[in-house]
Amino acid sequence: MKEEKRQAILDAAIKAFAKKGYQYATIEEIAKEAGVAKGLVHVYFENKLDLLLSVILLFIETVNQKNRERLAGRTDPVDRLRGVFETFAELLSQSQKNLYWGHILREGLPQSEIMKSKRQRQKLAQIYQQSSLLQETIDSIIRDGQQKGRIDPSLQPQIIRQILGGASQVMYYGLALERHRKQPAGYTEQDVQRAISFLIDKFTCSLGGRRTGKRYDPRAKKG
Amino acid sequence: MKEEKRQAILDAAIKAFAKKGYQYATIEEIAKEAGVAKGLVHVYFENKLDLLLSVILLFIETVNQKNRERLAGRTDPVDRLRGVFETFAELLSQSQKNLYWGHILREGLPQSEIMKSKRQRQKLAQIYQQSSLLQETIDSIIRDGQQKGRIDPSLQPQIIRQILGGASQVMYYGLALERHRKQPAGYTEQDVQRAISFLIDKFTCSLGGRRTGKRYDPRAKKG
Amino acid sequence: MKEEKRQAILDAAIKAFAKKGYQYATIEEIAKEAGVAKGLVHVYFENKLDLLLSVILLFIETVNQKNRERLAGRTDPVDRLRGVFETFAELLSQSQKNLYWGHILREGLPQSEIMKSKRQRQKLAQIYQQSSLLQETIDSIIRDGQQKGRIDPSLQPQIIRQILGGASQVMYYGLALERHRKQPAGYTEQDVQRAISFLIDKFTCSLGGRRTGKRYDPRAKKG
Amino acid sequence: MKEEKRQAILDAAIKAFAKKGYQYATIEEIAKEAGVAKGLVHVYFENKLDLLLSVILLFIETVNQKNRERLAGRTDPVDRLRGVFETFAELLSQSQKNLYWGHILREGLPQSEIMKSKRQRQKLAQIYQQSSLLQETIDSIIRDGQQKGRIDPSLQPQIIRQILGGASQVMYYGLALERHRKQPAGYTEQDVQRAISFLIDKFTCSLGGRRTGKRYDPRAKKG
DNA sequence: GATGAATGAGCTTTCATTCAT
DNA sequence: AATGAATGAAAGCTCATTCAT
Repeated sequence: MKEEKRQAILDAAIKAFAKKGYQYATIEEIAKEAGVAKGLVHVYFENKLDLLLSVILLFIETVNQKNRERLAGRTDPVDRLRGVFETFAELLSQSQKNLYWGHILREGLPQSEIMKSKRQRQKLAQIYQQSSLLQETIDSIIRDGQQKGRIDPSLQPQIIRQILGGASQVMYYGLALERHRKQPAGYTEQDVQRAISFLIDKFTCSLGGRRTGKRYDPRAKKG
Repeated sequence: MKEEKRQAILDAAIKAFAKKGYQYATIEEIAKEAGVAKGLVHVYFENKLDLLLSVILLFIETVNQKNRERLAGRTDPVDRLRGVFETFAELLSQSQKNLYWGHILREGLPQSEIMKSKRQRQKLAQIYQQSSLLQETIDSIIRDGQQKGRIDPSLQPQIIRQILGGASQVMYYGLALERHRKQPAGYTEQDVQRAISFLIDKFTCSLGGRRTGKRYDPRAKKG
Repeated sequence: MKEEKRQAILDAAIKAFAKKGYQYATIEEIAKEAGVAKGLVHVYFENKLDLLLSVILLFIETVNQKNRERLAGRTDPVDRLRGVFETFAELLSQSQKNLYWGHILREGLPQSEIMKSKRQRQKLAQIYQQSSLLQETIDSIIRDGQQKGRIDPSLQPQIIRQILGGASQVMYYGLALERHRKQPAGYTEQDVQRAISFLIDKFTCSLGGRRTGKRYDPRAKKG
Repeated sequence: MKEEKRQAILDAAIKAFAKKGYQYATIEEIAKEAGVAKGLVHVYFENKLDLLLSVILLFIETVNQKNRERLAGRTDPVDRLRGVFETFAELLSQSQKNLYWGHILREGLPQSEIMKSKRQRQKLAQIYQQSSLLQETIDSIIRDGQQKGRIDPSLQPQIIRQILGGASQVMYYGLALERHRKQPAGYTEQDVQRAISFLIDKFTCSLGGRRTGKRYDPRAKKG
């Protein structure tokens, strides 16, 4: 019972934050959407910001968890890279609700100075930790792929990660806008998955040969 | 004098919206940053939302204007496509200030139901019009390139636009975070430009041959 | 508890609007007078204007209700006409608070263009409806009295209504000023009641004879 | 030239105060209506309140001046009493503008605590002085008439003044509403003048006999 | 655990007033 | 004398948060 209410509030918060943006979403409407009294929100969550942090943390933890499961048996770097984006696709396609997440993540976190309590700063640290984990998961796959000659070595791993991540994010965001604000995207979920697959192909080297093009130099001085 | 103050307010708003997000920025701090009194903000801008819309509109109009100039003499579709992203690069590199724009655009517009006045809805309509113009500029270049066999026909123009746009957006956003919130991006502006160039290459067909791969069918039913 | 606070706010608003005028009264002082926090005013009333409309509506509804009760058993038009002004006298004499009402009604409604919300326009419509009801109650009594030869037919009903209403309003207003701003009126509540009674006498025809003086012609063209 | 601008501002203020109420009328719209710059209003008038006081003072002074002229040759109290209300009728009928005055006077003065400067308190004192003069003019006519057996002695002079004044005020206010807010009054200016005349008749005693009815006792204790 | 009435800090916005020109 | 850009106090209003029940 207790856990159900907490989950209902969290779900309602995801929806509200996505639809109106964090600041314009009100505790009152979240409570109403969740079917509980206003005061109960503050029983389960320290404050409104805690609710936002919880929503974001839940998403990244879920992604990391699903990635662990999915990548478990895979060894080929390209195969593993596909796996990561399959996780995104699966999560975001699973339900209307999950598509909201893209919206919320896009808005980003408020400045960390706002965090007043210790518990809050801890939760923020967890988010950064899980984010780094996700980034490092992807970057290490790419790095490994480049070393093994499976992935194009001419771009830095973090750049490739941003390209793949940014492209998916924007495409899924377009789909979310289509559903929540009736702005036609001009493409479907299948188109998005095909596009990601296409992009990964472009970064992939045929199994046989080793690319010889100019390679980015990881030891070069960073700007 | 008059125009200077208006510009100072606009600049301060760009900075504040980027740093804190639209919702968290207050009129008071925008005024302070601009070095004017709180009330003057409302002399030049109807209200806070008007300020946001003005910032966004100014950016897209600037982009479209610069595109018109840059694309004037170019005929090759790939050349023209590069031109569009050179415009982004030029704008966002020009000054610290411009990088803020990426931040603001990323946050997106608040729900249009908030728009109360007629003037506000008109400004929003202008934004949509300029956005459509930008989208159509890019899409038509890609469409043209696909017809002329210069650009890979296996993805829809709007998908290619989202990939290129999303990737740039996210990469520039990373740079902005690095400067404004001290979160290391791990790459430089030159890396971003190189990456975009690399991506466009991937969508380009060599001048000689015509690709024969499976083509997306523009007549197929859209989801 | 809930209803008590609402009533306390309403009472405080009546007092504040009467003492300072609607425009000068502030939500803060109304809240302080009611012994509640500023925010609670907005829990029970949409906004300041809603508070004014609620005060006015309550008064007219009370008048109409009391009239219904008082006029129930009366048939003679003059008797009924006296009844209406007895209602005013009773209400305004009942308590210090009620005398405020005269003050507020005198100030009148602000321009209706100010009404933003639907709820507000509905409340305004209710006020007009109840006002019309009160006017029509009086006018029909006078019209009936004129037909039955009990009331002087040489003035239009609406003119007689304005004379009796205007005279009472101004006299009671004088009393209110005496109490709230220490401006001596020079007469008492009893004087007012005697004066109204005197006036009604002047409009009354003796039961025996029928007046033969010139009559206003209801069919004549109105300016 | 100087005096013309001052008058234009005053006229614009009368219109604005009447249409929107003192607080909701803005200096900006008054200036625009007068065809001058915002700053000039404060050259001719100390502040907004000074503008209101000036408008009110001008009206009462005008009334008193016109009364002096009109009553100069009249000796019969009833004739003199009619004269006073002819002055009102003349003034308010003269122009659309003058009808606004009724609106403004009805709203009344703000609490005197608001008056900050000495000049302001002086102007307020002038208003009270002119008001008293007007009241005393009327009261003394009635008192004289009662002593001479020309006016019904059963009501106090101040009560009769309130009745006549209140009735006119409300009737003219009804006409103003008809013109400015399109609320039908149901009567014309001629009806109002006829009604006042009718009322004065009712308070008049035939020249021949002396009324013998109960008389109010001016020595009785006031409430 | 659950409620929702009550609080009050903090925001946007208005506009009388000032003052450099 | 006349302007209108600039100021900032003061108001209405919102809503996260608290707490008695």
